[in-house]
Amino acid sequence: MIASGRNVTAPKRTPRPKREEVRARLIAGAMQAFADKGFAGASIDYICALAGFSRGAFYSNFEDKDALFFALYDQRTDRLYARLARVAQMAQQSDNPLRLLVEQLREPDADELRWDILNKEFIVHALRTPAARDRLLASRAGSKERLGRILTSFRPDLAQRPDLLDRLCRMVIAIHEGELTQLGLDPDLAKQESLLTDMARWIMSLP
Amino acid sequence: MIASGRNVTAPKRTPRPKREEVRARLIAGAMQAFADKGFAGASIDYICALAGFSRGAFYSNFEDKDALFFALYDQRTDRLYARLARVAQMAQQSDNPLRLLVEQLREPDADELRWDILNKEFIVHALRTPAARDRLLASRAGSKERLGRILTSFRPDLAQRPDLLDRLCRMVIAIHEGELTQLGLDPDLAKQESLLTDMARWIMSLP
DNA sequence: TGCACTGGATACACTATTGTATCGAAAAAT
DNA sequence: ATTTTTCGATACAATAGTGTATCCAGTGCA
Repeated sequence: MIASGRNVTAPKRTPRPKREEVRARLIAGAMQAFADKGFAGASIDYICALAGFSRGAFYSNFEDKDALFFALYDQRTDRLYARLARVAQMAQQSDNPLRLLVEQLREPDADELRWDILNKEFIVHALRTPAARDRLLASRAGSKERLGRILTSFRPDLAQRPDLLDRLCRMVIAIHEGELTQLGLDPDLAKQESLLTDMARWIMSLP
Repeated sequence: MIASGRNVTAPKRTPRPKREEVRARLIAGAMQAFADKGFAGASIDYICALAGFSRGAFYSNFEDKDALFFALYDQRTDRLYARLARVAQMAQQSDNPLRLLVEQLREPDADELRWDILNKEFIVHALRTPAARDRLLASRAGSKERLGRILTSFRPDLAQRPDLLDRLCRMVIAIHEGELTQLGLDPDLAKQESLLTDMARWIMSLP
């Protein structure tokens, strides 16, 4: 509500944010909002308030809350894929790739824990929404395949045992997600070594 | 809306349900409602409709939705405890207690999967609500302890290694919950052997 | 400089949800 | 048999949330 005078050299008073930035900030707001209150509990108003925009901006960028939900999920999934790819790259060169993998996957910082809440929110949403379920399933299948490649990269014999490999991947994913649950509920556990290190030892010692 | 005639021997037309039954049916309705729509997504009206009661009955039995939430959780937790106790009892007598444990824990029927959705809903709720978090944590600590007793019952040497035992329990719980997630998302996996059987083999082969 | 367009802000109508106050029928007590 | 208590049903008021229509400030192009 500041009166707008003319100002030749000063920067623009209200530089309208780029469309991409609006979307990005809305997605960031949604991440916090969903983590705080859950999908149904986070009103569009609340999301917009966190992002610093009005509902008009929201409806101009997204069809509805579901669309924002998926945009958020896709963004995080892409980041996770990128991270996995980086880890795989490094693991190829490391002399202890397994340890590296575990260390990379273990990032129990605030953002990671908040994302884990959101991930569970997605899973629950997908468990009751067929369309979301298919989408999540495909995404997770991709993750599992990438993980499988990483595992075979330092235990090449697993390539000849696809069933075993599949089960190992499922176990790693289960333990990872389960440990995040436990970490979220009891932050003290962060002091301990990751459960995945035991899992890693076990994988390497498999006959 | 049937005209009420006099009927000497017929049972009462409108026998008011006992308080306990009202509570039980409301809890059952809540279980389905929360599984269907999530905690925030399930309105009190919806829950009452599923239970066959009005909102008046609800407010006469519970403080608010949170109270119903906890009542439901306590009920299921008690059942789980009872089941674990039964399994422990049987395991003592069986010659292959580990296998038995796994088979008992694996009940991927519709009710179990629906409960798993709800369990995740609880976890997410607890991750953002300190009071709920404490309550859930205490409950899970109890479960873990019971599981630990079961494990030591057929690997007594674990009693001398409490740290290892604790980690094993955490892994079993993580794998169990993680596998339920995977089963919910991809029902085909139910055909496969439980991941816990591998885990069980590993535990028995520990040095 | 002017003009059309993009897109975020605001206002509005409509619905859903919540909690409470009140009512009345069944149970229980005397 | 009559009174009292209990408790589910209904009505109501207040609030919150949704989606759409409209408005208007910036932006880019001529």
